[in-house]
Amino acid sequence: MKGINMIQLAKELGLSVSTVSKALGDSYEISASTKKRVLDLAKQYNYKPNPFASSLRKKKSKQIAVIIPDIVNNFFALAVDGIESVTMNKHYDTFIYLTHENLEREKAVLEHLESGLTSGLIISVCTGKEGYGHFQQFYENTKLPIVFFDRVPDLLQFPKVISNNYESTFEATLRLVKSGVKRPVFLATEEPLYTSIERRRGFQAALISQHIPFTDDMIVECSDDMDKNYLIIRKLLSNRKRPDGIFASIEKYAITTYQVCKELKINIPKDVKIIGMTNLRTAALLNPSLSTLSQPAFEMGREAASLLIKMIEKKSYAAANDIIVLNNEMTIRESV
Amino acid sequence: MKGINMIQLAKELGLSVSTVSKALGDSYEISASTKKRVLDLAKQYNYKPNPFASSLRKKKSKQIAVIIPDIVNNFFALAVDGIESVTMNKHYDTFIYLTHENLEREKAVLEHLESGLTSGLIISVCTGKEGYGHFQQFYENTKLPIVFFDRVPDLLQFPKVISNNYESTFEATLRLVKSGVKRPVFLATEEPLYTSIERRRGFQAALISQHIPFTDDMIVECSDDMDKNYLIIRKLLSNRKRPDGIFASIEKYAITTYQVCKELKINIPKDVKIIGMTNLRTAALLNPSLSTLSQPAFEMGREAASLLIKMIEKKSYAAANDIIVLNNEMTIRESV
DNA sequence: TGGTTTTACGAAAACGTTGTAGCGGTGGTA
DNA sequence: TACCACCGCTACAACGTTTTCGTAAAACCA
Repeated sequence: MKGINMIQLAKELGLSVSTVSKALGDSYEISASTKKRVLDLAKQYNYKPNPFASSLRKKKSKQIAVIIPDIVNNFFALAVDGIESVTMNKHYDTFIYLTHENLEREKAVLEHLESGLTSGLIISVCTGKEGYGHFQQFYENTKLPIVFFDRVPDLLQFPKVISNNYESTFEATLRLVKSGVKRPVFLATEEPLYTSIERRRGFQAALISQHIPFTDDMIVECSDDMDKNYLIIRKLLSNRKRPDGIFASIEKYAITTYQVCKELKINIPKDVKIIGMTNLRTAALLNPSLSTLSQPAFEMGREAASLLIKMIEKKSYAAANDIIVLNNEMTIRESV
Repeated sequence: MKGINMIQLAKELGLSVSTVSKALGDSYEISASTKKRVLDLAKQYNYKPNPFASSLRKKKSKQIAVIIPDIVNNFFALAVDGIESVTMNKHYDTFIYLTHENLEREKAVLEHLESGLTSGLIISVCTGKEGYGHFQQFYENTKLPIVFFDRVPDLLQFPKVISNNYESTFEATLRLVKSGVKRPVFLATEEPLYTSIERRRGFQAALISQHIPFTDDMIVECSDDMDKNYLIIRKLLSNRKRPDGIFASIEKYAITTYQVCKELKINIPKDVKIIGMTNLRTAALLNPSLSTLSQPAFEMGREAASLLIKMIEKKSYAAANDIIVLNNEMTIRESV
């Protein structure tokens, strides 16, 4: 009995297919007694509606896509967790696509999804200089709702879920300076994502507020490539005039910095103080324990998914300009 | 021009819908010139076949489901990464479902997937005493291919991808003993998963091989609940006769052990030596650096996905008894 | 009683594909 | 010349739903 369908149900009940369909959909047109008969038999046969037929006919599905750069990263893992907690509840199915910071891959995924496979998208963009035309293009072609989170495109008018990068980086930098740092350095991503631009701004503003003259060499651009990255940071810390304070704007930079310090026998926090932007659960167990600015990743995922589903279900919902801002949390540990 | 379809394409080309369908499917029945005309127009209009119609008609989809207990865990994150690397290549779409060690949720997901939404499943089971009847049930109802990985059900005849838990735990335990451990303890999961049973076996066998008498209190059952877990480990290490060697059979137990040692000022590795089963990238940066037994998570995901797709595409492929075993990797650091 | 409304259901047409069966026309073979 | 194979294409019937429209019968109202 591999998959019974409505037609067979209808036949056995002596009803028409439309009646069965309506009964299962709990339509007002159907009497309570008939509904019960239908539901009972459906349950008895373990009837499951065919999602393809349903989606085809209704021209929409209960499926969404999540497009992120990486999953082996606590931040994104937590965000996916948050997203899934919502979609599960609302009985949506969640596709996952990983771009690995590859713009071509990101474009390919979007292109693929123009088929209408999903009813909405949750995206954290990958780094890249080429702008965000493909998102605009996708939207024009499909008119499907999109919610961006964390790494959001700065220009496009789409709903977004972000965290208070500017303010929290400001505070973190302040904290570094107040604990004695004279030559702070901001480890930045190669490609200027909006997210990191905000963090840079916060960094600079904090310096200015403390009357520390900002110079260009206080921003060090790192690389997505772990090896290159290592060299960059190693060079930075080998320098005679090396920084005495580091703000690592993403997780892996903090980790690499720790590695390099360990190798060069640079003492944290005596020689250099560090605050890292990360959701690492092991931050407290590092040697020394790492001070962190952590993002509310789970909540960001949750908010993004809630918003998306709202947009999907209420066509009227004009959320194009919605920006939800959540707060990062600073935890000062031994590294400062 | 929101989604052109075959009918419109056919009309514009002066061809029948079937011809267009076959041309797009690169059927031998269609002449090269016609194919070209069709492909060109399809590209020009950015035609995307409707996946629902296609799946409905063909009675199969290019969609698979991944069901795992957790994503905020380096092992599973890496595994998903591996899976996605394959599905992306083969142009499959990947659904993700998180059970959070909740058996009811696991059952609900399976029940949901009986609709035939996906063409196959990749599963790592959640802990639970109730056995694995629901998987058997699912299979009987749908006959869909399933591949289990890492946490596999011990009895069921399904293809599996695992790592050499017995052998590698044997070696790790041996290493502990050889470095002077007299009273080793194995931190075990609450529910006896096959995976952890194998690890226990390896642990015991290693002790026996070294003529260390095995006693029941050498296995300490931890909890999935972080708080309870903390108490259990704290109690263990507060004991006058506390162990001088610990094998943490899963990631979070190792982390909690570190926390507790830090609090109780127990010196690692002098007072207690530790090896943890984990894929933590920060293991080397912990204080002291953690010796690990790490699983080839990415590769396991990759193997599982490859196997599943093979099963989906070649109906003949009788892989029911396939078991792929990959090797764990031991890295000894300061904690031993 | 005649008329209108409401209730509960059914017939049939979508939704966009794919696969089977069939059909003219051409070329080759006996 | 008759027969057959084959090429390149078309018609049409699925696949399993949902939704619109229609309609008997029952209920209501004056």
